[in-house]
Amino acid sequence: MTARSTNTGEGSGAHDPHRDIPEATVARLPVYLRALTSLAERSIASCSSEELATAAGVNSAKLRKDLSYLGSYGTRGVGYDVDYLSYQIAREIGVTHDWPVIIVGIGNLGQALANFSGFSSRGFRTVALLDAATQMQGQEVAGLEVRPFADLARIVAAEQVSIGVISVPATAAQDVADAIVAAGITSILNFAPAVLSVPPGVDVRKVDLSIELQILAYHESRKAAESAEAAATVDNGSGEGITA
Amino acid sequence: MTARSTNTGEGSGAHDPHRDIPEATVARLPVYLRALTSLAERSIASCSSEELATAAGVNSAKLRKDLSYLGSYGTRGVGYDVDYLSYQIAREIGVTHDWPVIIVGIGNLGQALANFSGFSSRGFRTVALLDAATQMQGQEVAGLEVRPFADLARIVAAEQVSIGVISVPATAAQDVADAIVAAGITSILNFAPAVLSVPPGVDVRKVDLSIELQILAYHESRKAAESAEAAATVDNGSGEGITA
DNA sequence: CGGAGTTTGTGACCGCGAGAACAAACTCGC
DNA sequence: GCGAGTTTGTTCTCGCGGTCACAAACTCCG
Repeated sequence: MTARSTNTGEGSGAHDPHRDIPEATVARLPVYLRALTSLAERSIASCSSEELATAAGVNSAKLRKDLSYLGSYGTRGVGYDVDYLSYQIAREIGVTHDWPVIIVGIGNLGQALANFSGFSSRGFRTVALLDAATQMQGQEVAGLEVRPFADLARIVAAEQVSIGVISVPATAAQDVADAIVAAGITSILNFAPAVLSVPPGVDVRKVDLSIELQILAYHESRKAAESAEAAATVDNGSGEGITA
Repeated sequence: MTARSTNTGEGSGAHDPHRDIPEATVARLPVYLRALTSLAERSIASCSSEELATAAGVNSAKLRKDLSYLGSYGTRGVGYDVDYLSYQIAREIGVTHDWPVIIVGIGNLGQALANFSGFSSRGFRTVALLDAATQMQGQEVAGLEVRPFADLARIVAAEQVSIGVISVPATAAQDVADAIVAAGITSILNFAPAVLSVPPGVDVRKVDLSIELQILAYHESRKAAESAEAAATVDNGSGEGITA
C-alpha cells in the first residue's frame, strides 16, 4: 500500500525489498531452503537452477521465477551459491532468528509435535506446552513441563510468542483459538478438524490428517473404477459380440 | 474414455457418473462431509447452501459449484437433505467402505497417528504398523503389534492394502516408498520431509509440519515489518518502535 | 580480446479456480 | 391453480499460477 518511493536506503539488490511475493511461491520457499541445506551438507557450494529444482521436486522455470521475486541472487552462466542463497531465503522467510512457539493440547499428537526435531532444527523453539487436563500438568514431555492453561497469557507475554500450535480435540479448538488470540498469538497452526474463525490479522493454517487420506481414497476409487472399466472394455471384445 | 451412452440403469441424477471433478473440489469434499456429519449429529435434517458453506468455512457459491460436479442433489427453494448429501459425497470420495491402511515408521509421530481416532472414524482402518527397528517390533501400539518390515509384502497382499503412511526419518523415506510401492501400495501419505519419486500411477500427498510453520513465520515477519513501518510513519519523530 | 557455450531472469501465453450475478425450479399461501 | 418468495445450478468474467521460450549476462578457451 501507500507507494513509498523512498527505497533508497536498502543496499541489497532485491527488486523492491520484500514486497508482493505470491502465496504459492511462499509455500515453496521452505522446500528450496531444505533442498539447499541438503546440498550444503554434501559440501556442494554452488548449483544450477536445474539441479536445485530436481532436488526440490519442481520445475526449473518455476524455481527461477520464484527466486526472482526475492531478487537476483544467481549468476548467469554459473548458477547459485548455496550458502548465499540459503541465507537470502531464510532472511526472506524470517527464520534467521528463532521463533518461540507454544503447543496447546498435549495428547498423542501434541507429544509427538513436542518431540519432533524438525521444529527446533528449523528456527522454531517450543517454549511451553499447555493442557487443560490436570493429570497432564506437571508431567515432563520433551524436556518441558506441561503447564496449566491458566498460564497462557503470562507465558505469551513473557516470551513474546506469536505462533501457537493447536492439537486439541475439535470440540475445544475454537475456545482455545479464542483464548490464544486474546493472549496475543497472531499465527495458528491448527491440527484440530474444525473450522476456526479468528479476527482479521490472525493467520491460520490447517493440517488435517483424515482429509488427506480421504483425498487419497478418492483417487484410489477412481483408479479402481478405471481399471475395472478397462478390463470390461477388453473383455467386451472377446466375450460379447455386439458393441453399442 | 469410450463414451458409453448406456447409463440408463443408474437412477441417480448425476451429470456423467463421476468424471472430471477438479482437484480443488476434491480437496474440499471431505470438509463438506465433516460439516454435514456435524449437522447430522445435531439432528439437523436439511440445510441450505449458505448454512453448509459457513459450517465448512467457504463461500456458498463455491460450495454449490463444487456440489454440482457430483450431480443435482439439492432441491431449489429448499436446500440439501443432510443424510442424502452425506451419502452422495461419501460415495463419490469412496469412503462408503473401509480402506485398509498401513503405517510405516512407529516413532513419536507414527504412534500418534496409530492412536489417532480421526482415521478410524472416517473409513480408514489401520491394519498394520511396521518398523525396521527391532526394539520396536513386538511391542503393542494402539492395540496393534508392531511388525518387522519384512512382513510388508505379505500384509499388503493379504489385506489388499492400497494406502500407506510414511512416518520415518527423511533419510529412509525414499527406500520405504520404493519398498511399499513394490509391495503394491498405490497411494502414499508422506510425513517425512523429503521429496519422494514414485512411478506413474502412484499418488503421493505430503504433510510437512516445519514447512507450515515457516509459512506462518513469513507472514509474521511481514506483519512485524508492516507494523514497524506504520509506527515509523506515524511516530516518525518520537523514538524507536522495535529494538533490533 | 573475441566467440562459443551456458545459465539466469523475464515476458508471453494458457488454463484452472474464485466470485458475482442470474435463470431455473421448487414450496407456500390464498 | 397461480403468484410470490426462496434457493439451487450455471454462466460469465477476472486474476493467479504454471509453463514455454528467449534475451541478457557471465565464463571459458583459444
